[in-house]
Amino acid sequence: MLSFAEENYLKTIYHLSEGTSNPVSTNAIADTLNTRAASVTDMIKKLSNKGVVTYQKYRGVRVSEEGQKAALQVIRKHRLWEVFLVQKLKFNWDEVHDVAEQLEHIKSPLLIRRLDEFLGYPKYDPHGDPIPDESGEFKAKPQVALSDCKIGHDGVVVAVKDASAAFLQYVDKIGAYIGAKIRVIDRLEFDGSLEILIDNKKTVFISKEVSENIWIEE
Amino acid sequence: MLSFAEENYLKTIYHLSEGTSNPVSTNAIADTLNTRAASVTDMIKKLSNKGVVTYQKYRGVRVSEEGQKAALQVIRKHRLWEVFLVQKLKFNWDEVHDVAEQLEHIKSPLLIRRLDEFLGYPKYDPHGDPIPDESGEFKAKPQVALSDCKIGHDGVVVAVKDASAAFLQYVDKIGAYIGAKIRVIDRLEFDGSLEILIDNKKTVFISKEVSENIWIEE
DNA sequence: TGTGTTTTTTAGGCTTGTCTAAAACACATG
DNA sequence: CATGTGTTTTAGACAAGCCTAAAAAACACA
Ligand SMILES: [Mn+2]
Ligand SMILES: [Mn+2]
Ligand SMILES: [Mn+2]
Ligand SMILES: [Mn+2]
Repeated sequence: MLSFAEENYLKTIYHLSEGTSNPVSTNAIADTLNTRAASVTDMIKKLSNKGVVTYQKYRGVRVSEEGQKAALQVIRKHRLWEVFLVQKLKFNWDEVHDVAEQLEHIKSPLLIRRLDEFLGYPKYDPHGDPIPDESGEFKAKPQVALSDCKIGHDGVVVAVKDASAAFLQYVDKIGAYIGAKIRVIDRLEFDGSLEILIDNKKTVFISKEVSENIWIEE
Repeated sequence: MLSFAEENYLKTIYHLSEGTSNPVSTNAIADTLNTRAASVTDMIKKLSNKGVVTYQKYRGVRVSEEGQKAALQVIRKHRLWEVFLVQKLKFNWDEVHDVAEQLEHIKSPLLIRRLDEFLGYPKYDPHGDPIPDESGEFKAKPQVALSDCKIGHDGVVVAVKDASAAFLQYVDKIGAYIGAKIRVIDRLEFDGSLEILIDNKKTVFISKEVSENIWIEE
């Protein structure tokens, strides 16, 4: 059984591993969790002893098969609770993440199975991220970041990749909700910022950073 | 802000104070929480420093005004989650307590307000216990334990006072649900056990201990 | 009121999860 | 390939929450 802290570290390592085959660095974990490198090293040793990560001194850390399973169950819980909060309790999508960070650690297999059923077995959370099933399977929608789109390319928003309230409120404000249609009008080579057309209605300028966090269908 | 452990101690002290004006003893707390007296003394000092209990060495502990407020909010959360689990997620009443013990520590005023709304502002939890409102107000149904009823007395079950799965399953089995009509047929002076008639249908013999935990309207 | 028993507190220790400071290591660069 | 810089680990410390064993206080009752 993993503690809250262990689950948080494992989930972070899993997320930092996504999309690369490289091991995750101590500093990257410390930055994400707002802890110090020394604390991370301590925790990595514990996780390694429990068999959920593999680790070579100075060489970074990887999630093991078993660790991946555990991480995906925490992610499953996080995202199911987010769906619950938005769909049943009328939370805005920028209000759910911090509460889900707490709820994801509740230990009760029955609870999460019944919650899933109650919600109608949702496949995606309010931010477009896929929800793993009980055995850890999930399928992300094919997607590409606006920052990687050519000028003229268009598509429908399927996911946003930053969970901060500030970012989500901004996305709300410009109207780039999930389901909104976006066309890339122009890119400023100077700073990578974009001019985009939203729902064929209004034109907005967004920074490179914002464009890296809004993803449209591929 | 109280930690999980602090909330659990405070809630326990509050419950042990109910119905008496005496201070709560160190041993009583240790027994309830399955910890040792020494651990209780340590924690009482912390709670006392935070102002949620008043404490005199060797004289026991009392919940302060502020502590009572905090305890009632934890109890409110516990009972609202129990209602959610039974009404929305189809848990049996004997399955909810342990999960609610975890959920009661989630910190989010918005969550609990919305949950209350979602559930239709319930006044009682699945075991008949009253749910405090946001300001800590609640009203228990006038009630009396079967063990305190005279022979011939009857009434409707309004609460059960033991949260253990074993007890609740037994209550299920004999059919003494909340709402069931009970008549006290006879009492065996030897061991205080009772013969009761349930819903005018069947007669059951229950131990004194059971009769102390089933309460009917007064 | 003295004495034995029970309750409570103190003393000291352990684990988890965190920190700072210092040492060890890896790696880019010249 | 030596060296300097940044990264990672180690060493040592601390708070929270628990424990056991021993001391102190309260209580019961002869
Ligand atoms: Mn989230
Ligand atoms: Mn999400
Ligand atoms: Mn309960
Ligand atoms: Mn209850």
